[in-house]
Amino acid sequence: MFELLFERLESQVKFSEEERKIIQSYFKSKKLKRKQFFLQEGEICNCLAFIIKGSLYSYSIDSKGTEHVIQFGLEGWWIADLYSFFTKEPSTLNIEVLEDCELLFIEKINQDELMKKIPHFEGYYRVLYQNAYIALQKRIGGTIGLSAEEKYANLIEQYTPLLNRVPQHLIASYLGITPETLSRIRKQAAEQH
Amino acid sequence: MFELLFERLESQVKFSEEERKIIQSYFKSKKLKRKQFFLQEGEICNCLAFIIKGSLYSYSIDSKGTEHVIQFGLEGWWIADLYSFFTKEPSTLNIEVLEDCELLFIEKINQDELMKKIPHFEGYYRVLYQNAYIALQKRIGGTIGLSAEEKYANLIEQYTPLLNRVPQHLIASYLGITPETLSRIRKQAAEQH
DNA sequence: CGTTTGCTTGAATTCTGTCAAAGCAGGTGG
DNA sequence: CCACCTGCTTTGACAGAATTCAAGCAAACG
Repeated sequence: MFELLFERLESQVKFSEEERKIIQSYFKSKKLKRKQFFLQEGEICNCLAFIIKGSLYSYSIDSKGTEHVIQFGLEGWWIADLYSFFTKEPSTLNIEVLEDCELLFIEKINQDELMKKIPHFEGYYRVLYQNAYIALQKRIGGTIGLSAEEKYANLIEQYTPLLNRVPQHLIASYLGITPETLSRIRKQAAEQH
Repeated sequence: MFELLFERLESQVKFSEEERKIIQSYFKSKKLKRKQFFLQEGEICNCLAFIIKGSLYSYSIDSKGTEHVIQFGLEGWWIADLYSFFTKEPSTLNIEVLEDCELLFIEKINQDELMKKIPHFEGYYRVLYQNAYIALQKRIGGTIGLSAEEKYANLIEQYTPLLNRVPQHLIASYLGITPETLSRIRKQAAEQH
């Protein structure tokens, strides 16, 4: 249950056996089925979730009612609305289950306590956010200002695993194009080989 | 010289007088003039810069030779290519001075040492990256999948100060549209009032 | 004063979105 | 086991949006 979590934690920071026990005690687990929500718009995001199994995605809904996919989450990734988590303001995001999930989650209060108790846990989070930031910056570089075709090419390069597990219309939304455009791009690409 | 830095540091974490002295000793200062580079493509980004005065912007150049603005930096902000900074791989970004600058910078080795010496300095970075991450996510939400007009409207809402200090063609690049399109949008908007 | 830099404008072209329809699984219940 | 949904993808025709290319203009600069 905790193997994957510690594998990820310890790729950055080492913990003693005792510390691991403490860390474990702060996490709870939860299973969610396809179409269920981990978070709904208007709620306050009280926990960070670590994905053990399955997949989720977060999205916002704009004033015209269009969904915009913000992020996908697969095994080994964290997912949450960080903005709501830190500010305690109601979330503008929805986080929905794509494939039946097993999650470990930690509540804000417990996270704060845990960081006090085990200071280098904070170090892990620092690195985590650093990497998350870098990844987002890459995403921006790989989408903003590019044609639909280029965006898709970039996505293939970086996140091929996604393509097999995520419906195309969500990929399209993630790239900021319509499902129709994505379908046509794929057709073109296929014809060229 | 260090007032602004400590103001920002201490909005998150408090330091003792002694700690402040130590922190100061790890930073060096540098002045740069308009058009100079803080970092050029191909170099390894060895330092994080904190902007005391002036402004900079970072951009990448794609295979067609088009510039894409990734980030602007104003007083009180940090700027660097984090990817290169942490991996020590050559940067794909350029960071150029827009308005004559005064910077405080810290080298990677010193940063690591400083975090060991003053553990809650790491806490500051954690919060910094959290916020940076949230800001980037907002940026994605405010650009991907929206029309040029909507993107610009979002930018005005969030970063009005930028508009007065940054040339329009850089704003356009930041939004992922052409300068011509931006010009036309502004004209339209002006006509409506 | 001439040069550079940035902004605007217009016309033609290309790309992308919209709308509507049809095809194609996979899943469900009869 | 088949018929029927339902959700997702594909296709086509068209309208609208954004880019490209070219030219002109104004302010800033050496």
